[in-house]
This record gives sequence, structure tokens and C-alpha cells, in this order.
Amino acid sequence: MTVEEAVDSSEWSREQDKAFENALATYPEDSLDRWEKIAADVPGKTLKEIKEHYELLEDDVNRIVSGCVPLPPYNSFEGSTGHAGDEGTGKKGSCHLGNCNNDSNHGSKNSRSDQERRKGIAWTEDEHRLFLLGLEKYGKGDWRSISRNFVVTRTPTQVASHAQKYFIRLNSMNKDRRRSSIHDITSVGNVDIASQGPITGQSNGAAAGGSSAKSAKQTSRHPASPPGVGMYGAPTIGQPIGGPLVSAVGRPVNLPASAHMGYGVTVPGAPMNMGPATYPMPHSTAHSHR
DNA sequence: TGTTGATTTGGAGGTACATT
DNA sequence: AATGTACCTCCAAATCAACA
Repeated sequence: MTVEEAVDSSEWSREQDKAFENALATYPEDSLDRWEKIAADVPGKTLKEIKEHYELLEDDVNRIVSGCVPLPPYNSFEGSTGHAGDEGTGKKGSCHLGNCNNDSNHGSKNSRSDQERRKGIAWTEDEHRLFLLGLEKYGKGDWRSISRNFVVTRTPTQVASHAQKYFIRLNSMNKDRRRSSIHDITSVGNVDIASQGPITGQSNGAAAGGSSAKSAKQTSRHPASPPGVGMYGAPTIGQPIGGPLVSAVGRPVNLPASAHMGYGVTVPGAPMNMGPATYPMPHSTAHSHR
């Protein structure tokens, strides 16, 4: 990834990176001496380095979002996967072009014999953070939107899978932690997204109860929330996005995107490549296909 | 060898389209 | 307008590969 490369080149340690993110979230864009403050929070980095790092991040996110970054040869993208199935435009018949790989295509276990099981491409920290941002904004369940607007390098299925493991990890966090893992990153800024609770009811009461899955699913699926209410966030995570989470990325994510970026950086979801328009909440797209 | 992470698969509910 | 059918999406579990 470009970001990683950049990070490597400038030798940003994990701690510095984290401090940087936290600082970005802590000091709003309009705060005085923002960069000085951020620099002060990031040990070993100068103001200039901080700014450069920010620009790199910004640029990277921009390119990802705008599709300028050649995606890795994810096999899952063959046939424009995730998005294919999801883009799910014309409902019927949208599948015969071979893109309905997603779920409805299972059925055949022979697929495995056809091609070796994919090794899988490890999630990068950047992807994970984007995932967290998306999770924060859309809440659990709307993997499609998260995939589309945040982790554009991953299909909805991959995002869901990642989320599954992520929440499992969270649940086991209290227990003896073994290895460090990318899932240990539970916040994008200074907000712990983990507080959203598990996605699967796997160990968390709410969803876990009995027919958890289905009931939980419904809550996360129906955007029946009134306008203004975080339609995904609120009911899904039981936590208003506009609340404390806001600071996660420095500002409410669903506000008209100013040049504010994820990790305090403009939310990737904000269509930077789509003009200055306000963020188009994918309400319709997210559920209209069903 | 055990743990972690990614992928695959199965099942189920909801929605949209087509037909009567 | 009501009913039926097909498709889409999600969750959860199983499986496999890589790593410490």
C-alpha cells in the first residue's frame, strides 16, 4: 500500500502512528495551532514530518476512494466481485454475468477443487482503520456501505468476515491476550469503537441470545430510523454516532465533508472524487436492492 | 503445536419483480 | 391488488493456511 510505503520511508513507528491518529482526532481541523499540538503529541516527529504524513495519508485515501489505486489482484475481485454482487443493480439477471459470486453463489463446493483455496491477503492497518471508520459511521451490518465507502479494497464479504473475527477478538480481549493482532486496534482516533459491542452474538448477551442472529440482523438492517438519526449507527450499535463517536475522526462523519480526513482525515466515505457535494448517504443503495 | 486470520459455505429473512 | 418467485444480503460456523 502506498501509505505503508510512505510510512516506512519516513519510519513511523506504530506508536507514533497511533499518537498521530489520536492527535488528529483530538485537535479539530479548526483548532488553533493544530499541527503544533499534534506534533507535540507525536514523539520524535517534527511539525514538518507530521504535515507530510498527513498529506500522504490524505493522498492515499483519496486515491483509494477515487479508484486510482490499482487494487491488488484480489481474486475476490474477479468479476468485480463484491461490488458486482452488491452493486446488485438490476436485481434479476444481474447475476448471469458471473458476478453473483457473493453469497448466493455458494452452492457448489467444487469451487474449491477448481482452484486452490485462496491464501488471503492480510488486512493492513490502514484497511483496518478504514474499517473502523466505516463501522463507526454505518454501524454493524452494513458491510456493503463500509466496503464501498471506506474499505474500498475489500468486498463486503471480506469486510463482514473481518468484522466477525474482529468482534470475536474483542470478546476475548478480556481474557488472556496472546499475540498482538491487528484487531487490537479498536479505535481510529480517540474513540473506542469496540464499545459498539460484538456483531455476532457470539458472546455478547444481546445478540447472543438464542436466535440472536436473526433478531440482531433485523435491527441492523432496517434503516427505519428517522431522518437525522444515524440510521445505521444508532440502532445497530446502540450508540448514537453523533455522540462521543464524533470525535473519532475529528468530526461527525456524516456531516458535509470538509477537507477533513479519516484518522482525523477526511472520511474516505466522503466522495472526494465526486465533487463538493455533501456526503451521499447510501441509504437507498444500501438497502434498495433487497 | 496452538493461535490467529482469511476464506468458504450453509441457512434464513427481506425485498423487488413478474404473473395472475 | 394479491400472490408467487427469484435474488440479495446477512450472520454464523467450518475450514484452511500462516505464524509465533
